[in-house]
Amino acid sequence: MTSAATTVGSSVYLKIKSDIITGALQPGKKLKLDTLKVQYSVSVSTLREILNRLASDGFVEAPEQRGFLVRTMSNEDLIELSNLRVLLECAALKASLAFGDEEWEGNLVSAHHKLTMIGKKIMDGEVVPPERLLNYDWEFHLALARACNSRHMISVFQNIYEKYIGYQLVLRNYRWAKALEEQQLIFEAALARDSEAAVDLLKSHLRKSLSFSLAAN
Amino acid sequence: MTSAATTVGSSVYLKIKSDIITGALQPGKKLKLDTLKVQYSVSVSTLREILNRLASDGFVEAPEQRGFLVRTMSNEDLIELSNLRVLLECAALKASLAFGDEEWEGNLVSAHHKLTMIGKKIMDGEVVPPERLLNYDWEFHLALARACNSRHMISVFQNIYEKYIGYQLVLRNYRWAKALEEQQLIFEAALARDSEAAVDLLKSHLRKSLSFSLAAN
DNA sequence: GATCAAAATTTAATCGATAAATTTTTTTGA
DNA sequence: TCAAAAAAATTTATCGATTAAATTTTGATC
Repeated sequence: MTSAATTVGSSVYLKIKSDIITGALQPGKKLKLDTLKVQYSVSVSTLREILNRLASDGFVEAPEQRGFLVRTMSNEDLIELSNLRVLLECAALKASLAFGDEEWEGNLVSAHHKLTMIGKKIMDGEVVPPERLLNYDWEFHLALARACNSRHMISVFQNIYEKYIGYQLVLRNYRWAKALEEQQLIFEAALARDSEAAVDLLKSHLRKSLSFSLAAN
Repeated sequence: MTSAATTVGSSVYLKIKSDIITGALQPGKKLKLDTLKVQYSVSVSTLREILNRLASDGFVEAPEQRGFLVRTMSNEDLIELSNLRVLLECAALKASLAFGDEEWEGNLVSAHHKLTMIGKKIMDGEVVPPERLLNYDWEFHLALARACNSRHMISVFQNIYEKYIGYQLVLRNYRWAKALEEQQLIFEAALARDSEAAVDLLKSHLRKSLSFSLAAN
């Protein structure tokens, strides 16, 4: 989900964005320039560039003349984001199944393997940071969508996914065991190129994930 | 499409964004800070905040360590954006037809009326700036989608729409007469709450619009 | 005349300072 | 005691300057 960055600006951008997604910076929290400046060792100007980017991304709210704050998320937001995920991911998956080549399948198998591995580790009682699990979750869902042949689609999808997942990380309550079972089924249907089944399974997976989050609240 | 702004930053943001969409700032053009600073009467810092926002919005490219340039658009991009419009707008329209109340219908009738009016003016040979026509086009499409009950959906849709329409403005070649006829049919089906017909007509409208733009290139 | 390296120039990234606005506190008058 | 107004303090928005990186030009060498 993250990548190397060469400038101060983009590395701190990734850090703050990650801190928002993981909940280290809590929803609604005022992002005072003087405080953050010290916290992230960066000047106000650079900080403001970063916060403006995050505002455009939808991770930060920026009411005119009164600075920045971490965006809050209602249940309504979560439902909307989930619906968008269903719409985008199902369309992308369908396209992937139609266009995907060996390269795509290879990447999907790899992503699925890593997800399964970390699932086993958790099952065995090993302590794994939730960010790691969710990162593999992201890689798996991206792998499914990847061959849709649309950069714009992937880009919108990633933004929606990140917002959605942030909410879950804040809740600190993810139904990983059930989720992994469902993802296993999606994986199998995808490899079998059974488009209808794969899409239905994905849809159901996303809907259950939403219900769980809403109930856990 | 635009709204009042109180700070220097957000008014210049709207101006530059509009200049990109209308093609006043041409695709691929290098956005040199010293030049723009003078052109828009604003300091480098504020300018950089603006360009960072536009980069996140996808209107500007920002390769690390080498400034900013107006994003270029290939036919491939146009196809992708059109496909996303179909996906998002059709889903939103369907939801609107299910949920929309009198308020929604009133707004839709108003938007349709304005679109028809300006169409007649053009038909009568009156000279109308293309931005005006396209602004009414936007209001009409927004009016269709508006009652989908999803701010996130509308926000994504608007971003995609703006990118798509920018391409058309650069082409300076819009098939307004045919488009208006199609929009009339969509409008009628929407008011009749004929979901299937309305969605089909919208889809066909968007596909024809794409074909035209690709052919005109 | 072409190629590479070094110097000069241009351009971008980062910084700290000032001006403008907002928020908080204090004061004043009913 | 409370509310409104004024003053102080905090915070944001904007600016110009400095530093660092990339690009272009120059000049030496083959």
